Amino acid sequence: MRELGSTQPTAVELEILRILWEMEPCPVRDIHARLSEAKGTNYSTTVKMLSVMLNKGLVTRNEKATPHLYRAAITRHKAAKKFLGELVEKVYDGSVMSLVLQALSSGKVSKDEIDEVRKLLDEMEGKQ
Amino acid sequence: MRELGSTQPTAVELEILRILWEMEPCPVRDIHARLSEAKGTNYSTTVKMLSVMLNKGLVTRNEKATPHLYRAAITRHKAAKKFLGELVEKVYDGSVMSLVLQALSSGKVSKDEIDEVRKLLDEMEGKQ
DNA sequence: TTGCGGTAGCGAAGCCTTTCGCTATACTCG
DNA sequence: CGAGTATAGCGAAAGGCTTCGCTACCGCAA
Repeated sequence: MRELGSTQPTAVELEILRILWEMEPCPVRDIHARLSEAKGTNYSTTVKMLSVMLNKGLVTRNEKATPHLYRAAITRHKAAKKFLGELVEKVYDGSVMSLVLQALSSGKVSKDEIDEVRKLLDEMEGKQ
Repeated sequence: MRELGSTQPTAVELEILRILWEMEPCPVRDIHARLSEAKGTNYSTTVKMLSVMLNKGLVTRNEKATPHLYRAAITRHKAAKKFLGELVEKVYDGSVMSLVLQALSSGKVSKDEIDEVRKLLDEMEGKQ
């Protein structure tokens, strides 16, 4: 088994992680039910993907007690942070602000959400 | 040649696009100089990648006049927007705000930049 | 116990990305 | 021109991700 985090989850792997974040711990059966809904792939494929992900350290399970129940090895929060960092690095040349400005200007954002961001900005300024 | 944008650029493709965004139009030679600096790959590899990308519609060139000069087929801005949209969709479940909040709270951001975001927020509110 | 439906796993095939060896073309300088 | 160097291109190999067929296992009912 490789080091956790040595590789980024691929597209399908991310889909599986998202399912786990929502329903873990979770038997293959349930993961497959959700996955095949969107992709129509075979049950064997889901099993294999989980075995690959287990090998990569992307998911875990209790080998002794419940080897059929899978969990995500990283939290949604951590994964998000990692993806975000990579995006900033690779596309925005390390500028978090460029990303934030583009995200804000391109998205539909409610007044409440705008206020929430203001509050966060105030807090950040206070700490400086 | 496939439709532009039918596929996301892969890792190496993105590296090449970044080089082009900085120096286009650009002969293979120069692209390779930059690419091999970071990766140490063969000249043939760079040529092939460009031919693949040309085929995918990720880069362009003037076939008649200057077939040796390559350009990116999408602007940095558009590519960024696409990546961002995908990240929001896949990892933040479509919530732009979740992403913005996480980006702000995880990055080093200067006071000027904070003010810049405030200004943008004000503008957005004005339009609603 | 035996047969059966539901579950898990392995190895190999298929596809896409990335790499490079070999060939072809163009360019320069004696 | 003609040899040698720089540049471009193609096809095939290598490697990784995704898919599935076939096999193995487990628990339950006849």
